[in-house]
Amino acid sequence: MTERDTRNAPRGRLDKRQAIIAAALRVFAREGYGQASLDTIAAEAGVAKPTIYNHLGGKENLFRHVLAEIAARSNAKTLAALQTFPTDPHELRDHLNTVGLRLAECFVDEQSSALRRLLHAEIARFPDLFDVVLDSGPNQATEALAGRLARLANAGYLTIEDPIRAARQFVALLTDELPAMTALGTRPINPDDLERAVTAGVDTFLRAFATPTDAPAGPPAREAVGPLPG
Amino acid sequence: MTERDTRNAPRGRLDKRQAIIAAALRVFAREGYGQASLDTIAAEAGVAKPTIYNHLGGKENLFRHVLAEIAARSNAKTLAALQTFPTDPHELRDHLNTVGLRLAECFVDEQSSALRRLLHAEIARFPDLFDVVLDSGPNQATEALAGRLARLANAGYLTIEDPIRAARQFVALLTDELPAMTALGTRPINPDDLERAVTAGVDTFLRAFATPTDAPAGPPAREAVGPLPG
DNA sequence: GATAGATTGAACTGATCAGTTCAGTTCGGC
DNA sequence: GCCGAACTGAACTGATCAGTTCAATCTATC
Repeated sequence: MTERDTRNAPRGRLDKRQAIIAAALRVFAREGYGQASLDTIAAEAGVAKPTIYNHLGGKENLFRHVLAEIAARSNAKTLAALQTFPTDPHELRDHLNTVGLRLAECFVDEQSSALRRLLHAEIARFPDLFDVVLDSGPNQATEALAGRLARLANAGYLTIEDPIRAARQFVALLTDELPAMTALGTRPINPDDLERAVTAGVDTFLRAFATPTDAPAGPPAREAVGPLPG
Repeated sequence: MTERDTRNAPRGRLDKRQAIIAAALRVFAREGYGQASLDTIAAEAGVAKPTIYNHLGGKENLFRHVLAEIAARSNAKTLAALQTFPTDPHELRDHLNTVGLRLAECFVDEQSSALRRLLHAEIARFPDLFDVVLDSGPNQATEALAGRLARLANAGYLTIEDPIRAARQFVALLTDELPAMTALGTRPINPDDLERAVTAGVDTFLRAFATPTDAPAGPPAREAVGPLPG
């Protein structure tokens, strides 16, 4: 961490640990936990096998570190994408399409896809990892998204009783086509197709949750629990 | 445990193949492809290891047969569940809740969940299996569901431009909470929770796709809205 | 330039497992 | 009641791999 760059020396002792985790991430994602060999990981990290044991105990421990690492990274990306969520409901549909596209890009991201595959594959061997990843990722994102949706609902532009549920459904509608289109994240997706999938999701979301309004900023027509008293 | 007696009937040579596939399904689902051992499968099938090679070439071939088997079985269940889809729109919401519950039950079914986990786990090793399973399962179900939705749309009870998309979104809304609630299918789900998830999905689906009616609390008049397209 | 600690390569152990072989057993059909 | 095909059990091969050991080497720092 405090080392300086040693480009010329392949055996510099700088962040071996980072290199190991990065290589392990690639190899695990490519071959799965069971088939991934520590020799392969060591070779791909440009590191001797004992160094892996020095830095991270063994294969199992390495796997846990790798998953925690991807989960944290994916979560950060997703939360960053949510920063662009509209608070100004002007051109709400366009804004939702924009933020939806960013969320969908996070979803089809190579590392996110690898994380999902590894979780599915190894949940039988590592049952605890599921909750770890869930709490460090999707749950936080859903919370954040729910908060943004609730603001729009409070302002009368959406009609939402349960913001958490709406947030989950928003993501579900955005992403429901993506696994099939990307072969569970193993095939790149055409940007046009991604955008089409997103607008389809946003369209249905707005059908369900947009407050029917002919006048801008009109009060909710039905059973909204907005700030506006009936 | 699979045999009834070791002297009289254990070596019937008829359904060895079935026993092998059934055992392989359990073992693969439990341990994954890489960690599953042919010795374990043979033992659990009550069969000698060479018999596996006689009937089904090797581990890889066995795996393909197993996945095709689960996919076909899951698909049959799902299509059967769709048989209960309402054509009579009387009490549409209740009917959708009922059929939605059956679909969700198919989704959280132990074998369906195992199929999803195995697909995610092994798609890198068996890229072709994804399309096989997709075509033999979800795609057929989506087509069937889309047809049913289109009939309701034609009759004026739903407003749907793209029935395929609506069918996909229906399923997405029904199932979006289930992976988290069942830990990717490794934990049983409380039937009440399942029902709650389904009604939440149906609720949003109807918000998005139900044709707005003039009478707020009742279904459309029986004969008033015929098969006229909107 | 000397020292201490990190790193390396290479070899080794012990275990697991896919796939094969084969001599003997069992069963259905004739 | 016999024949041939399916099945069995057990042992074997060859390969892979996690984890360990150790002497030699590198690097930073003083």
